Amino acid sequence: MTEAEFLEGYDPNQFPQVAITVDLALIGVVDAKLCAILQQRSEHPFKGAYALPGGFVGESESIDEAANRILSAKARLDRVWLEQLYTFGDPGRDPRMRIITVAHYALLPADRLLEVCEGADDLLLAPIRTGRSEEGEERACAIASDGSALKLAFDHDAIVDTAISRLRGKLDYAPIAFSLLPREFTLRELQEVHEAIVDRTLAKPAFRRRMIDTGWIAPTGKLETGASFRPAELYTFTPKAGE
Amino acid sequence: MTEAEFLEGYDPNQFPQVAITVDLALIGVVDAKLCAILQQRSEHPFKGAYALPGGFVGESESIDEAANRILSAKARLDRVWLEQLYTFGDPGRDPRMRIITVAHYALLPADRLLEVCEGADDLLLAPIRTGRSEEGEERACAIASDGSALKLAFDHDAIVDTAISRLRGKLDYAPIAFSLLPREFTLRELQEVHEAIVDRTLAKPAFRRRMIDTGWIAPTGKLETGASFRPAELYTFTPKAGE
DNA sequence: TGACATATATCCATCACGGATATAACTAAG
DNA sequence: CTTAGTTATATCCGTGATGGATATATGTCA
Repeated sequence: MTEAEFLEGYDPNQFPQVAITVDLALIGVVDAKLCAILQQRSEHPFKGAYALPGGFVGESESIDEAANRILSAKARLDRVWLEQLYTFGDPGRDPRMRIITVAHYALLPADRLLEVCEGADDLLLAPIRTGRSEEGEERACAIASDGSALKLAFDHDAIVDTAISRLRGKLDYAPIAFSLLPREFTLRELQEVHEAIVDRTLAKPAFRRRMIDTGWIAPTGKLETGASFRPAELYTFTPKAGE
Repeated sequence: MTEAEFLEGYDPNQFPQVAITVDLALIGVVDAKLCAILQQRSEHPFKGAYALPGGFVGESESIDEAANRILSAKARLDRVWLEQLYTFGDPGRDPRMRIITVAHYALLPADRLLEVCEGADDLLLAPIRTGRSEEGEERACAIASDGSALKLAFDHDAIVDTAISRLRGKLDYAPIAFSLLPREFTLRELQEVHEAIVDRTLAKPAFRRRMIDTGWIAPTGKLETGASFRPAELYTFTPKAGE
């Protein structure tokens, strides 16, 4: 039997019914705090609860394409860091049926996050509490306006936690913080973003030096405006070849 | 409508037919060379070609459980590092139907790799060439006995490449090299494993110091046997809490 | 014009790291 | 038994990265 003949007689319906989704952790730093976009569910299951934005992977669409499609439905696409995170597929994670989700995370600048949430009634920009190693597991979770932990739909709490861990892990060796800032930024703003991510203060001179000799940034010669003190120089992200 | 009523009327067959598999990159260092276990396919598609071991995820089985099941069918399970790697799901990656695979990688000591391949006729222990940055993309690939690159079935070449990248990336901050060695090992053997992974020689005194003050290893007081020179002390891996 | 807050530059102690060298210890040959 | 040979182990030093403190420059605002 040739491979062509084999495929001719192949019956896909022998497999149990499963579906594939993509869920997005849209992360940013607003007001010196890590935040994520949550969407209130208008339909069952988990109607009324908050979840990460997501959607089903189309029949002839790659997983990357699906992630980009869902992302562009929320935010304009330029200067966005989008990366596959982890795949969650426990049998009971969705009460409808077996649904495997390929979680991604995307990094957006603060203005984009605010703009996105401004426009849509069902979207919430929730701060992330990053459980500072207080006994037991260190888990990141979204917090509600009253300060309590916000229990997300499905297993999306685990996705948020995984996204924060990945973000922290990559911060030092990948140029990802720049996706969270406007095109031009001061070293102070860059440091504030880093501090929000690692959740501790950093030494200013060491941070300056370290950033400058990564080669990731270049001074523009321009100064920030609107400050009530000495304005700092504006820098831009200068990606190396291949990034 | 309550959530219970909603689920009552939910029809899973509205979704296109897809299937979920797990593929495993079983990696080790044999004879100072990075190697992976490949399996020759006995059935269509890609009949006769080599592929990574894998299988379908069961109906009521989590992805982790499936990965462990497939792994234990190949090798005994103790002291194995198994971790999810990346999810591949391009529409055309499998000619039968839409198949999403959650690739994992597992690290096995050399004796285990040899033992596994010894027992099975369809298994091949192939060295991995880790394209030393010679112009263009740096891609790892399996090599055949004649030294040529071995084109694997499906997109498994990409899985192998991703596994090697992950392995290299984690080597310095995660205790993964110990999964590639017997329970007791010398510092020289540990260094040989590291050198095979990063594909370059390392300075011996610096490597010693660095390993010792990671706190990951402890001397046993015993010495290696069988060497025709001064025997080195044997060390063991001492995992910290939570590993 | 001067107080003020921050940016920027400089200095110093510490420490990780690579490299080289010296010493110790075991095997094996004579 | 002695000695050459090979590797393990320990020590030393120069370099560069890092954290912390301090000093100076430069803008805004009263």
